[in-house]
Amino acid sequence: MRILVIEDEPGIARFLKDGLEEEYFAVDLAFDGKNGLDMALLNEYDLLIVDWMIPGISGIEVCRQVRKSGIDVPLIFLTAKDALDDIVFGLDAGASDYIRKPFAFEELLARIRVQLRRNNPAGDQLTAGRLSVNPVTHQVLCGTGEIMLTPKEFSLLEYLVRNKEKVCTRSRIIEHVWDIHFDSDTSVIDVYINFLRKKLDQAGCGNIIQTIRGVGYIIRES
Amino acid sequence: MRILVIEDEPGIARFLKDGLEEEYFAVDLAFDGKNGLDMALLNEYDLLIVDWMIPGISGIEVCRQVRKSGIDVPLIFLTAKDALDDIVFGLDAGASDYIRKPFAFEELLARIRVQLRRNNPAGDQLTAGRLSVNPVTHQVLCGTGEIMLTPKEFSLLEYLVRNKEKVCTRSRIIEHVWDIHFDSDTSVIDVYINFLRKKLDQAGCGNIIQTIRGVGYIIRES
DNA sequence: CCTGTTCCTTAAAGGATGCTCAGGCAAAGC
DNA sequence: GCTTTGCCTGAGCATCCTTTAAGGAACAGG
Repeated sequence: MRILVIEDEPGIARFLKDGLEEEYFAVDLAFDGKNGLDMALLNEYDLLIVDWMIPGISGIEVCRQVRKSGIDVPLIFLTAKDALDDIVFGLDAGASDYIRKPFAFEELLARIRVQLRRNNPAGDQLTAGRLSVNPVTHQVLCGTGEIMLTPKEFSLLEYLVRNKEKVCTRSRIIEHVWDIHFDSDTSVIDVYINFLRKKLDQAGCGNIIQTIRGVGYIIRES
Repeated sequence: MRILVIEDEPGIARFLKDGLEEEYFAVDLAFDGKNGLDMALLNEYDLLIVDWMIPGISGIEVCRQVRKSGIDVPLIFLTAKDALDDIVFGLDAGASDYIRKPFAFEELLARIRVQLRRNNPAGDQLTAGRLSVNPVTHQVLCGTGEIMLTPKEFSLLEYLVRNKEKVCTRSRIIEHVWDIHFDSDTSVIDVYINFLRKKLDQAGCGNIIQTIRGVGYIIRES
């Protein structure tokens, strides 16, 4: 899962990046509105976190531009305490949620999870067939048996399960899981798909990941 | 276990901090409502102790704001003798318990323990497999054999056992056990995990603490 | 049937992370 | 003051994770 944080205070930016990466998110930082907007339009994020008070283009303007471009990504904005007007304007401008500074990191995480499961009514627990993936505890179950995965393996599986029934192209996978934005001729994806298939097979969840030749991969329920 | 004390009288604040630290809690102090609220929202505490009469934002307001932010931390408030109204309003505002000044330190401790075991129906005794940890007497048993731990070792084990079956990230451990809030590249955690594992091994409780590479540690029942 | 492309599989190098040990420092107890 | 005890740091080492590279298999088009 890939998140863009637009925040000018280096301390908070760092804090967010470190904390989120510990939760296995791929995090990009932008330090002003112009850069942030460019990045949000150019790349495909799963979530935006935008500070309302940033130099250059304001947070609210970033939000409007993003929506105007038809991008329906969840957007959480950070606002100063008691800035009631901000909140109203913000939600009006198309933000999905807001959080007041200072905030508890746990609360932010909770709100992020709410947004990310917008298209996934089952709650935090992601499932696909017998497979069950928990992004909070980073546990993966096949039926009742636990499957041990490394961080990268987990990120990849999580992304595929979150987008189950949809084709995940190679370039999207490399962007969302590896946070690589330029074209590269690496074969990491193949290798990790192979790792995953092996471990899933061994646990009795074989043949869940299907190859779409020339495009990418897909996980289907059945 | 990490506690925030919001108390403006330096004498009482000092008294609380020293006494609680003697009991192996990690204690932060705030001397007015505004600071206290910020700290409570920004960090993740296991318990709040709030004086009702503090400069700036009142204790009751702190309580309300904390609850409004969706933080479900136990909150004990300190009130003057016979302030019956305070008590009613306080519990209404979301406080978990109260204690009248002046109070016996032992009583406060007892109430703290009640709150901390809220999510732990078995009472004070924390367990994980053959392991049993008593936060009151600071005794650790493996089966029937006692394990001698230093204060830091104990705090770490207590935190892990309290959160058994959950992944404890490095940053949460360093916050709750060491009370360090900024990122640091120390390896204290590794060292103390090592100490614990050695002692637990020797007592016959080996392999209880599992490493989650890149994230932290976890204690599991089995 | 041949050929080029795409994907799978494996092995091995390099890097990152965690473990272990020795030692210094500070506080507490004698 | 001296010893003991507990706390923390830093470096070397071991282990695991990640990535690259290369050969072979499967596939699609001519």
